[in-house]
Formats: sequence, structure tokens, C-alpha cells
Amino acid sequence: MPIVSRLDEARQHIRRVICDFLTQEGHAGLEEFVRLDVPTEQGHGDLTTSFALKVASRTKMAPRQLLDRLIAAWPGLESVESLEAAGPGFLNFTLNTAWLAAVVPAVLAEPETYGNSEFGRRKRVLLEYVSANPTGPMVVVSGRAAAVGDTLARTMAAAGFEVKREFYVNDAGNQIATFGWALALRLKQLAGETVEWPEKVYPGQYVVDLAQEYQALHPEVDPKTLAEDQYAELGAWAAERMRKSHEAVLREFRVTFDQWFSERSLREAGAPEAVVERLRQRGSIVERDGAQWFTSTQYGDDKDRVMVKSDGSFTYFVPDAAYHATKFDRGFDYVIDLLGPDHHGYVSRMRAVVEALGYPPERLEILIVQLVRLLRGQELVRMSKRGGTFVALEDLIEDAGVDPARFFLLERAPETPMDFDLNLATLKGSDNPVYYVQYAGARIHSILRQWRASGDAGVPLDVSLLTEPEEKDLLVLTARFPEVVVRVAEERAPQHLPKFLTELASAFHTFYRQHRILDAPPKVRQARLALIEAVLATSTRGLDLMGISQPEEM
RNA sequence: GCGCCCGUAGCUCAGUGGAUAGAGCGCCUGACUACGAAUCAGGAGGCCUUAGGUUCAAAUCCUAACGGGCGCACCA
Repeated sequence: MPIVSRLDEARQHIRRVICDFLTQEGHAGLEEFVRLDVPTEQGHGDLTTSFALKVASRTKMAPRQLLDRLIAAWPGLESVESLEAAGPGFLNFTLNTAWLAAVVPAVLAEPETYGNSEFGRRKRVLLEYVSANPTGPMVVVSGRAAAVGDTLARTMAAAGFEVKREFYVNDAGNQIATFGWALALRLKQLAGETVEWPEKVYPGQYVVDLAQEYQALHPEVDPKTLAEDQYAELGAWAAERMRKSHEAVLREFRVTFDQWFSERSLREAGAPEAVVERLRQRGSIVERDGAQWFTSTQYGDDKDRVMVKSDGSFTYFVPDAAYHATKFDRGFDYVIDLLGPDHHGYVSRMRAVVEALGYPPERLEILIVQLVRLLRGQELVRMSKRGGTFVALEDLIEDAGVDPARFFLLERAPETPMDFDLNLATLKGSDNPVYYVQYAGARIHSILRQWRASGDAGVPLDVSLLTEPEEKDLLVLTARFPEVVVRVAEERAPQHLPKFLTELASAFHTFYRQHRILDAPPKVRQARLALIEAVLATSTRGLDLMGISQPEEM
């Protein structure tokens, strides 16, 4: 793996020394046990390893004894100031602060791209997320998938992957006809007709708005004459209208896509027929009870799945299968789907069809983004598009603001179900940690502004003057950022970003309270200004990966 | 009944097989005549749901209970 950060560089120096030592001691082949971790606690150095404990059973040597030999033979490294055995067999390293401080000029050389790496080796990734049905407004739950998907896309791109983002639009099939039906009924109501409302037709108020819009655009259409054979066409109009509104709301939420992939376009191109035919040729289709079944149980699914119903129409699964076939045909190395928990029953059949079509199933990665449960006080707010009750993402953005909403949604691991109270206190109030992070940045902006206004020409930069413990904490964190980016990308775990940024902001606030910057002697001032500028660049970049702004004043 | 996710501080949640399990909020005590107090320093608060197992070492891995959520259609 290529070196991604200054901290990682130290890690690899140390690792090489330890591996060489083990080889000299006659214990070659234990490299996999030599891992350098960032300790969870203060007082355990800057990097720590427990390799001595892990290899004890193979080397037949007590961990502490092995470490004593290693320390005696330690060659000295520029990056390492000191090392110490501790506990039952840990080895803790304190890094050389001056060596670490080289991260500052490195960040300042390219502040906009700090954190980027070639970890992903330009592998091509297709991320599909949100893909909400265009039969109603975007709800809060989709906002979570949007925030997670967008942040993964940004972060994976920073980590050196070639990322494409797609939203799959279910703009065909029964639900669109049903949607058209709802629109027709609303049009009839607007025309003064009394209509009976069937249970399965979307009752939401937004359909009335659509009806009024439609009426204005098409005054020539007489609602009273609308009949069932026109529902599909009405539905298509309404679905495209909703899709555009999804696009607008998501753009406001700072979420964009490279492509809005239309199910209808797949159907028009005959892709569903083609995919069924391909499965048939591979012997994965059988006829039973007048329907055509995909024998997905051969590929680990719990039951076979109907592809072509006995009335000759496709199940919704067929276009989805065809869509996934296009993903692989387009040559992506990784195909990642973010799905809601209501689709988890769908994972094994999707995997099955990918395998049955002859694609490597391990390249399909399905992440389940869990629910956001909305509470009003103690009471659970039930959300149902069909039932007509929901909270729109639009309202959330308006009430809370994009920055607080995104930070909140990204703080939790995607697979953790989360609750939040609709009074939004924790979301938009000043206790939202997003302000803590942004405030640190605003403070730095303020200091830099004052320095620039002072007209001070400055002195040559010497970062070796950064020797205070609070300065070192900032250096270590700044040096670590690129591997945080890698970790988020690799584990598909966006929550590490807000966690890291909170830690960085905390370290800055502590430093700021403890030490003077502008009032320090010129050389120290110069070094500290460079340090905080690097911290600001790091924090701003981290927020940017989360789609969150860094205000210069607040 | 079967499957997936989750049970960690009062609340919302982090936690990479490692050391004394962390953060934010809330609660208590302190700190601005100094670059922004949306801040800082400190404190209280834990049987990591339970019971077994693997391991030198388990919140983490395995098994089984229990509790919560969500799925389980020739619906999408």
C-alpha cells in the first residue's frame, strides 16, 4: 500500500525495523502481525503496536523479553523520538515533533487537495443511492441515504477511486399507472366531480398541487373524460415532474448525480427481455404455473423468483436485474448500492442474478442504510407514502439548514437505526457539533484576517519551533487526516469524518486557549500561523467531503 | 415461524481482538480589562442486555436466549 500520510510514513519506517528485527531473530514470516495503531488513550504514545503479544505463541518468547531485545537493538529513526515497552507487551512510540511538523508546509503547498491519495488506484466505482420512487416528495429517510452516498462518493474520489454516481428512477410499471390514476382523480375532483378514493391510490396532498399544475399546462384536457388507458401517460408526466423536484431538493442538499438512470429507457430498449433471455440461455429460467421463474436458489437465495408473471408482464425485479447488468457491462470494478432496510430481502436475489449472469458477485456491494425514526416527543411519527403522512426533506432543510442536517445524518454509522426528535433541538440548536467544528475554522479565519490586516511582512517559516504539547496534538491530527479519508472510503464508513473533525476542533480550541498566536515572538508567530492555516485547510477539506461549508465568520 | 440491523453513561451515539470502554447533549464546580466564551479547565455518571464458548487478551469473534426495529407477494 502506498504511503498516504506523514503519520503513515512513520508507521512504515517503524514497521520495517520491526520486521527486519524479527527476521534476524529467526522469526521471518510474521509481518502480518506487525501493525502500528493510533492508541485510544493519552499516555500510550503516538503510535502503538501489540505485535509482541500476537507473536508470543510462535516465537516462544515472553512478549516483554522480545521487546527488550528489540529496544536494545533499536537503530534510531528520524521520525521516532522515543519508544517504550508497556503493559503486558505493548510497544509505544513517541514521534519526533520536528519531523512531524513537515506536514505543515506540505498541507500549505496544496491546501485544496490535502487528504487525497492514490489508495484506490483509479479503480472504477459506481455508487447508486437514494433512487427514491418518483411518486412522491423526497422524505427525510432518503436524506440520510443522500448524505451518506454523496459523502462516500466525495471521499472515495479523494482516496483515488474513479467514482460515478447514479440515481435509478423507477419511472415505469404499475406504480406509475397508479400515480397517474391518483392524478386523474384529483383532476376530476378539481373539476367538481365526486370521486370514490380507492385504498391503494396515493392520497397525498401533493397530488392536488400536481393536478393544478397539470390543469394550467393542459387546459384542453377535460378531466371528466379521463379513463384508465390514459393513466400511464398521466403518471409518466407526474413522475417526471416529481423527479425534477427530487433533483432540485437534492441539489439544495448539495447532492448531485452523474446520471439519472431511467427504468423506462431500459424497457424501451428491450433490456428486460434481453436479461431474461440471457438467464434462459444460461439455464436459470424455468416455467412453472404459467409464469417464468429465475432459479435463484441455485445461487443462494431462499426461494426462486418470478421474472415473467403468468399475464406476461415483468415483475419489478427484471428491470432492476437489467439495470445491474448494465453496470457490469459498463466496466465498473465495484458496484455499490445503498438501499433502505425495506429492501434487504432483495439483497440475496440481486447477488444471485449477478452471479447467474456471469459477473463476479463479490464486486456487487450492497449497503443497507438504516431507518431514521422520527419522534415527536415520545411519540413515534409513522411515515407512509401510501398513507400520505411523511416529513419532506425539503422541510427539514428549511427548518434545520443543510450543514446541521448533514452533520447529524453523517455522525452515525449508516447501518445503525437512528432516532431523532422532530422538535429538531439537537439538530439545529447550537449544541449541534457542526458549530463546534465550524467555530474553530471561523476563529482561524479571524486570526488570519487580523494578521493580514496588520501588514506584517512575516519572517521565514521554521516549523521546528512548534514544540508545545498542544501544537504537537494538532500536528499529529493533521498528519493523520489522509488515512482518515482512506478509512472512510475503504470501510464505507462516513461517521469517521465528523468524529475526526470534532477531535481536530477540540485540539485547536485547547491550543487557542493556552497559547497566543499574534502576540507571540515573530518566529513563533510565523510557525503558529502556518500551523493554524494547515489546521483550517484540513478541517475545511473534511467538512467539504461531508458537503458542509466552512463560514469565514459566524 | 424465517431473514437482516441494533442492544455501550440519564439521552443520542463512537469504539480497528489489546492497556483504566469514549464523545456530544444534559447535570455540578470553576475561567474573559489578552487574537471570537458558539470557547476552555475540572467533576459526577458503566455488570458494554443475559448465559455459555474461543483466546495470553472479548464491547468486539462463535452459539443460544431476551428486548427493539424492519423485511419475508405472480406489489414496487
